[in-house]
Amino acid sequence: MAETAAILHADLDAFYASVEQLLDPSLRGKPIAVGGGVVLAASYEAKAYGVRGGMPGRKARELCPHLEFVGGNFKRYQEFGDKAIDVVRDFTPLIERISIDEAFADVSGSIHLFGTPQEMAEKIRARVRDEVDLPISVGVARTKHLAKIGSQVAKPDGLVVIDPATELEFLHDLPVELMWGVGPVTKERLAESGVQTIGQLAETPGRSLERLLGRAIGGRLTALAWNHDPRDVETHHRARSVSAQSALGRKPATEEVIGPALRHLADRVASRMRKKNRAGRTVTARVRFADLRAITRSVTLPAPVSATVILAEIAEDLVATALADHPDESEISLLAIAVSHLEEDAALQLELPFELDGEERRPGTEKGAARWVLDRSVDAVREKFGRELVGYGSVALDDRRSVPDAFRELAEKEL
DNA sequence: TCTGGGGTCCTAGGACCC
DNA sequence: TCTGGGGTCCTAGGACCC
Repeated sequence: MAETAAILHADLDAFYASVEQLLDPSLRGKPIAVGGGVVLAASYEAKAYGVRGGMPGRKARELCPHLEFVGGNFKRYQEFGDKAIDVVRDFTPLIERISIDEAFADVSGSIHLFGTPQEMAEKIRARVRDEVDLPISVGVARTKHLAKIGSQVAKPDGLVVIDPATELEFLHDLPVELMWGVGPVTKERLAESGVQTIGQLAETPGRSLERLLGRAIGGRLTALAWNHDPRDVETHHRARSVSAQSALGRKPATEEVIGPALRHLADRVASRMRKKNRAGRTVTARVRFADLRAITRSVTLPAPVSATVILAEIAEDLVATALADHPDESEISLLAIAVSHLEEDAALQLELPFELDGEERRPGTEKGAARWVLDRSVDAVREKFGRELVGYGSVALDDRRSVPDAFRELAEKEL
């Protein structure tokens, strides 16, 4: 019998909300939302009212007047997510963790040990239910893309196994927005061409799809619509960028607002890089204005950086450039710093001086080296005594919009 | 009545090189 | 006799994902 790949996609249901209902039995069966200003997760009881993740809290309350906002057990989310994924790991080491609550597994090589993919999926669901006490949905198919669609269709708390013999029949009846890579904009563009199902997309000539959506996306969607998904389960890949952002509400675009916020963001990004001995050559700053339009300014340096103060200074220059290009904007609502072009060895940054905006900076000089050494010693003290003890001025990001660091860490990817 | 935070990938235009 | 062609890198913006 021919070897057919068996990919499994496991996805915890309404994850943060389910953990809250697990921790507090009085919340079970009730519409709840994790978050505040914005809904991070909604229980199925809340989803029945139309409440969705990413929705403003105010709107969620309008849709569901009895909605209860809870949350804050961020450490527990990480713990339960890990426990559930570890159950999957018992069936194969070939695991690709997508996020805190979701993973792909290639179980092709585990069949002789644990039975058919369907039996493995059933065991996984039962064990997560028994041992972690959380609902998890699983999709099983020949490719990652189809397995993921399977788990979406299976929700809540279900299992969908897609037989390779009938996979296109299954796929082609489904709406295009279930495909990976089709969001609101692409969905709308397709709808304008009369394409609503994956089957209709499959029958659309590749050429017109590429004209409509661009070369890469058009080509990829055609392939996925025929279930040609070349992607393997990747057990570990390195991050290509590191970033941090902070929503500010509505603040005047002044040095008193911008300076401290950028130093705080630079500290988050740079200390994460140093922890993993990485540094990056491209620094990007993002400014969002009061009306939510956002712009970015970036610079690529001749040598990588990971020193907090240097990163902060570069970001301040970039934000100044961005604001100078928009002199009519007097209020900002978000600042962000990203570093990309990541390289392996942070010590590299000591080697070269470089210029920015005609003004020379010298990370390679004694001053640059001193900053790097200072950062390293701050890192070491924090390692020992905790992050709060040594701060680059712990910034008053006291806004209700600002989110606890413990939550931020849930979203961080391995560098 | 304006929505958090951390990521990936793609596109288009321009600079620069051969 | 107004102009070829390919490649790489950088910048800015945008769509999308969890």
